[in-house]
Amino acid sequence: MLTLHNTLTGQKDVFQPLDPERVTLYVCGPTVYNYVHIGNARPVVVFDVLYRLLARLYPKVVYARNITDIDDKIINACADTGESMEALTGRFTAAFREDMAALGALEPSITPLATDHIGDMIAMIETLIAKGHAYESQGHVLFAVESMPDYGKLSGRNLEDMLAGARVEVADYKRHPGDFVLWKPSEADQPGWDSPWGRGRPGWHIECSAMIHRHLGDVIDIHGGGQDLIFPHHENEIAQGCCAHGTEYVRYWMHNGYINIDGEKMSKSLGNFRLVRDLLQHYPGEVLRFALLSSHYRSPLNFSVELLEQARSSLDSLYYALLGRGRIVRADPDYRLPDDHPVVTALLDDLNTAEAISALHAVAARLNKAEPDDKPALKAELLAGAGLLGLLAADPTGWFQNKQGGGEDELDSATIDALVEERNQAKKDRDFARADEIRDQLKNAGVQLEDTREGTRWTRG
RNA sequence: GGCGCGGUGGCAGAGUGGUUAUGCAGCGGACUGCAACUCCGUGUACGCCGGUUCGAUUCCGACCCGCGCCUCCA
Repeated sequence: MLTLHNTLTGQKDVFQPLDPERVTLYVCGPTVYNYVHIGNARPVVVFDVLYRLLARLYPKVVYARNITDIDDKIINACADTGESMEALTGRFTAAFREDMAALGALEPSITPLATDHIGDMIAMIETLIAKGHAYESQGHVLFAVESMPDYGKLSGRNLEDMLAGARVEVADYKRHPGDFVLWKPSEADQPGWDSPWGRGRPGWHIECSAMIHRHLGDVIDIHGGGQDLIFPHHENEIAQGCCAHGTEYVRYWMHNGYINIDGEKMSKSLGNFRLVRDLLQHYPGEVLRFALLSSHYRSPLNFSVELLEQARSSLDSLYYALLGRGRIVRADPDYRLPDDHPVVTALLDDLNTAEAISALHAVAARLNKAEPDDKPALKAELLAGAGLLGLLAADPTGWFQNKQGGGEDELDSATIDALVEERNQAKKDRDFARADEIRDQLKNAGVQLEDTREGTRWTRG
């Protein structure tokens, strides 16, 4: 039984898909005007775990994650670089794909682009106007929040409260200060599309609703994203989706917590962000992924060097278990992770990844001290459990030998092998002084040696 | 002002009305030529004050502290 925390109800609800034969999941993707930071990566990794779990539970899961490739921030970025919008968004879309692949995230079933769905958005806006939920004003089309009685139900606020805390100027073309833009006019030098309301471009929220309608249906099971999207983005999506199609739009809303730097929220506007691309220069993607999964997805996560080093150490110990000591152990190919396995039950409880990782360590400990005959099944168990989390996919030997961030002066593998060979000869000759000298030399270069029954093994880092 | 979240051992981070979280780091031991890895053992904990209870870190209330959202933001 899968339970998920639903922002709409404020509690953990039992997940029951509308159609068990086709579960639908939509996650808000990036606006591609820059490289993504680690905060953008958190929902990608978290919902990747959810996707893997759902795929285990249901025969078909349709997972869509959009690319926002039309937005005023993009227009501004183009003005800065002099690139065309297509060139700029294409460049950062490709970078996003690379970065997320490095984090071990599976490709979603569908990756829709906003600019491919302008027609769908226009159609949806026309529907909203026809139903009296939207109106045209000075070239803009706005959603009339007062036309929706329960507007504010996701973020738990009402229109009066929002007016009390209003801190922005109210545009004079709005009937109500809370009305939001569905379509806005473009200047001649701005990108735009022809519409019944003149040449213009879509507002921020309409793309997700239109793409959900196009690809997933009038009602979807799960919609995810960062907590900062609850209001206004998701609140407004609900307004559009519910009012246009007369449905509940989304049945389970899930929101991940922020990533903090020094206890403060990381965001593009504060300028304290860490780009995934930069972090990958110093840490394997799996270390970043592990760090992101080391705490519960709804908790804030303080991002630091210490966190990453601990993630690396924990991951090392799991890979050591896979590596084994002495004889190579082959994972049992017939093993299947049981439904009541601790890793599975932890994830079924609102994606408790921290507990799932703890369960992984328990399996690793059993594997380490198992009799040889029991090792293949335990190794398969560890790999299968980790697979649900998208971890331990690398070859253990390669994991240790390719690690980044080792010694100052990197040695190539052939040199290391030659030194290891020389040391083994010295050991045979009982020349331990020379043997230790070589070991220290390698250690200073970031290479750790390990003598096993099968010979000497070396690892970087 | 409105709404919401959190304070757990050196660090990270789960969880529970009474019994080991887990990992990293530390300490002792086994293994090893010495190490590393692994194994065995071990210490340190639940913000503050009340209440409920045989018993609360876990439930309830107040308080202190930190954080987030209130139309840029994952």
